Amino acid sequence: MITNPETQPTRGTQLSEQVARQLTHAIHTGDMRPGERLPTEAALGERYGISRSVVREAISMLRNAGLVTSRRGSGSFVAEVPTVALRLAIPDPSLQSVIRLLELRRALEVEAARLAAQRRTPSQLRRIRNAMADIDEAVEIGADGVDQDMAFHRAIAEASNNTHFTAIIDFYNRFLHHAITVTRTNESLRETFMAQVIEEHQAIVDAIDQGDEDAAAQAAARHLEHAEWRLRQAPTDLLERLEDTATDTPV
Amino acid sequence: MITNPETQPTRGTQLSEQVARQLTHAIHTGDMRPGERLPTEAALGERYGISRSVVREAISMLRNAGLVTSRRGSGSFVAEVPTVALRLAIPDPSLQSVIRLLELRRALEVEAARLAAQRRTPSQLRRIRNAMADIDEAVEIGADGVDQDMAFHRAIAEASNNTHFTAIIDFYNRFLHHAITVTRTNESLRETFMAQVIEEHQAIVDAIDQGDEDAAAQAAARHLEHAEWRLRQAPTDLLERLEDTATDTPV
DNA sequence: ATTTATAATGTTGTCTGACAAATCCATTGG
DNA sequence: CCAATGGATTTGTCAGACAACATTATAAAT
Repeated sequence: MITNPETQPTRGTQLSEQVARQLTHAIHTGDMRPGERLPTEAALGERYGISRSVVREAISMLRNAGLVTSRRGSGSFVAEVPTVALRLAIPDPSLQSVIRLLELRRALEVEAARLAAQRRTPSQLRRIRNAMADIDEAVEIGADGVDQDMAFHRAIAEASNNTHFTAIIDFYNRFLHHAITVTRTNESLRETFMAQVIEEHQAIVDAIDQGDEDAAAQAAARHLEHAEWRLRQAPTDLLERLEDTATDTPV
Repeated sequence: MITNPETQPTRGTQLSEQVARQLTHAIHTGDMRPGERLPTEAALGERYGISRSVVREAISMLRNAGLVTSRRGSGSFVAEVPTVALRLAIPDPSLQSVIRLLELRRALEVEAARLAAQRRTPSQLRRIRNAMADIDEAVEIGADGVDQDMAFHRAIAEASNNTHFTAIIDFYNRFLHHAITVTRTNESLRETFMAQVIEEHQAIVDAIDQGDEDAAAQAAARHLEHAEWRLRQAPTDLLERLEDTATDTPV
């Protein structure tokens, strides 16, 4: 029932999608500021010449994308920290997929280590050191130390002082947890592996400590190259078990 | 109007959200398999004892989460490749934020160039070359060539044959568009800048062509370092215009 | 009998109108 | 000045209808 050609949404297949795009654009460009209230559903319907159903569907998309929040009786508001949803395929747990994730991890963590060497604050450096000590502690009492390992790498990402790195690394860590566990629970190779890992970690931390960005990046790159090698060394039966425990990861 | 206590959705504030959770669970547990058709909206409304509006809103959530796709006249289907949504904060358009994005870009594109040098297929290499030619063409007719530039970098990411890279690069490209445009529309520096850019691009492509992964990574790193430098060289009035559109909301 | 056109049916997208539930606001009363 | 209360506003849900498109069954033609 498009009655207002002036503000008619741009062509597209789905009406609600067109409206959602327009509103999204208004938020992205700062035309509507965080915390600000959106026009009422009725008003938006009037403006675009569409029914309230379509407006609701459009707002539902924005809500789902984390751009707005709605409060019954009050209205819909631009989120205080607007987010966009980056839709990514769920990695299947095959060895191939895990290696693709390691490639991404290498890209991010090498650069994160470089930035950390440049910018880490004293307290961030302290936290990195503590995380490294936690790994040793966990290994000594017989645990696999995977959680501590991930916390260590996260501490480095935090020291990069660039939230993009931490956000993406957090996201992918969920899918890597199991893979790392596999390489650690390999009894025969465990001791030599752990010794390698600890030494590689130490090299990264030293470089960050000294503010040597190239050395930090190089140490991180070496660590992740070796991580891939260690994963490939894991016996085939363990890798198959990797396939069995498919993602029970929630959205 | 919950009439069927047997299948009553679990407790929660929003009816549609409860239904969405149930359906999501059914998909995750493999109760509904990829490609399978969901029950019709009317049937779902019947099953849960809710109106079609609520069912539609619930399905809208799943659609937005990438779990299902809907075809008018046909039905809604479980997506072939289920996705998860990574929600990231929207970068504000300040110079500082743009530089943070460039840092992320550097991390990804350096590694993407390395992988592309290892794995690019002949057709992928051809596409990269075409994209590079498109930039020249656009510049010659007086356009800024920003879109073509981004397409060029995307072609390289594709040649890495790792979908994680393309997905993330696509995501942040949206926010870099304006910043790149600023550095390009600077009349006084434009010619020298474009000459630099073209030369840097050529170096990347040559390395990828020859399969020299280290050279490709190095060329990409240099390109992005220079990109940051060029951005900083942009006259202050242009940069301020970049800052002006920023949210000055205190958070 | 096979293929092609046509009709019937089913499904999602959109419109309209109504009411419930929660919130907001202004007036009133102390 | 403050609190309570009532009305107005706004989102959430319900209900029914039609439009647009897809699928399937039926009929027609060669």
